[in-house]
Amino acid sequence: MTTTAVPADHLRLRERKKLRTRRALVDAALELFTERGFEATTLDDLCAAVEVSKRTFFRNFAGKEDVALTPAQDMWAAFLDELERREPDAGRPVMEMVQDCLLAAVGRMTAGDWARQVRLGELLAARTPSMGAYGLHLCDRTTREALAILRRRLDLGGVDDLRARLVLDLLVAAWRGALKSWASLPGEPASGDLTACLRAAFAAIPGCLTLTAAPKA
Amino acid sequence: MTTTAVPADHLRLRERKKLRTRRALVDAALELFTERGFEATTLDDLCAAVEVSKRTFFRNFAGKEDVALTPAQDMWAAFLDELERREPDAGRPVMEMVQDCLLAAVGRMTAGDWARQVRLGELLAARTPSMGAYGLHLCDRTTREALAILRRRLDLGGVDDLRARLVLDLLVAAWRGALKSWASLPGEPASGDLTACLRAAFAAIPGCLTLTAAPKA
DNA sequence: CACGGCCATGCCACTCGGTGGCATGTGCCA
DNA sequence: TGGCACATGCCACCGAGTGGCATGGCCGTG
Repeated sequence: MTTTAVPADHLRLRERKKLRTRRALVDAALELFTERGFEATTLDDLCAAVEVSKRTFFRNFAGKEDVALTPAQDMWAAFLDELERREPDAGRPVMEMVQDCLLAAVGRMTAGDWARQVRLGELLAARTPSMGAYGLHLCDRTTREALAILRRRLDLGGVDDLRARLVLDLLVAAWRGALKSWASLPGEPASGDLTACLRAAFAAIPGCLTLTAAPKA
Repeated sequence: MTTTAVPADHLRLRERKKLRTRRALVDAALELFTERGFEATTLDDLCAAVEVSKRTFFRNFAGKEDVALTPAQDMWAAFLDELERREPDAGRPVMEMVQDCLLAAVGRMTAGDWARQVRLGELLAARTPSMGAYGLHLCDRTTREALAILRRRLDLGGVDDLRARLVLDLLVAAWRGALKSWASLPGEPASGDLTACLRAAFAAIPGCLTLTAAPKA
C-alpha cells in the first residue's frame, strides 16, 4: 500500500476517486486556510468548496489540523520507509545514518507542489497554536515509530538507555529549525533549498554540546 | 491540597478566592480525569464537582488539557525564572547552565502534592493524544521564551545560528525522557527521584552524537 | 460609615468541531 | 446480470469554547 506520496496509476477506479477527493481536500484546505485564516475557515466552508459531505472529510482525515499537515506527514512516512530499508553500518554513528534517511526522504518528495504545500502548512502552523501543537504531536509519533524500527534492526542498549531517543529528538529539532528557516526564505523556495537548510542544521549539531557564550553588556 | 508554586498569603481576599477555585479546579480535574478518563469527563462534570460555572473555568484555563498540565507549567515558569536570575559564566557550556536551571526549578517545587499531580498529568498525557499534543506545545513555547532570555542575556550568534535552539531542544528531550521514566516507577515516586532521573538523562546526552550500533541477527 | 466603582462570577444563547446511525448509489466480482 | 462491499450523503446529536449581560461581593475614597 503506497501511502499518498505517489500518483499510483495502477489503482482501481474506486481508490483513484477516493484519492482524488483526498487531494482536492488538501489543496482546498491549504488555499482557504492561507487566504482566510485557519480558525476563520469553517469545515462546512471547506466541504462546500470541494462538494463533499463533512462525514467523508472525517473518513479521510483526523481533523482540521490533520489535513493541512498531510504533505509533512507524507515526508515522515518516506523517512520511516528509508529507515526500514537502509543497510546499517556498524561503524557509523546512528546520528549520521538517520540524517541520511531524512535527506533521502526529502529527496523523494518529487510531487510538483509538495514544496509549496509543506511550506504553506509550516507557515500556518507557526501562527496557529492548535496546528503547531498537532505538528509537534506528529513529530513525536514519528520519533516513537522510528525508535521502534531502530530497536528492531539495531542492537541498541536496554530500554532505559536514552541515547537513541535523544538522537531522534535532535534530528527532529534540526528538522524543525531547518524548516523554519526555509519557510521564511523570500520568494517560493524549492525543495533543493530545503535540503541546503537541512545540511546547515545538521552541521550545527556537534557544536551544541560545547557552546559557550559571554554575558552581554 | 495546594497546587501552585507559592502560597502567597499576602494577597487580597479577592485574589485568594480566585486562587482557591483555581486550585480546586486543578485538583478535581486530575482526580476525575484519572478516574473516569480524560474524554469521558465532561467540562460540565468538572464544573459541577467544583460548583463553578463553565464560564469561570475558561477565565482560569485555556482549555481542558490546560488545567491538567498546570503543575508542569508551574515548573517551567520556575525554570524561566532561574534562567533570568542565574549569574552567567562565560567559560561554561550553555548546556550545563540550562541543566542547572532545570534541576533548580524542580528543586523549587516544594508544594506538598506537586510530584503526585505532575505525575498524574504525565500519565494522562501519555495516553491521551490531545493532552500529549498540548504538553508538547507547552514545551515548545517554553523553549522559545527561554531562547529569548538567553539571547537577551548572552552574546549568542546571529538568529541564523541554530546551536542555542538545539541546546534547549536537547534539554527538553532529556526532560521528557526523565519524566517518562520517573512516572513509570512503581509506587509513588517523590520529586527527589525525579531529580535522579533527570541527572541520568543529562548523563546520556554527550553519548548521543557518537552512538553506534551493530545490526541485529 | 456610606457610597460608588470594579471585578469575578453566573446564566444564557450560540457557533462549530467531531461522531454515530442509517439509507443510498456506485464500483467490483462471480 | 445480480448480489456484495464500500464510499458517500444526510441527519441528529454531544461537547468544547465564546460573547453578552446582569448580579453580587470586594475595595478604596469621601
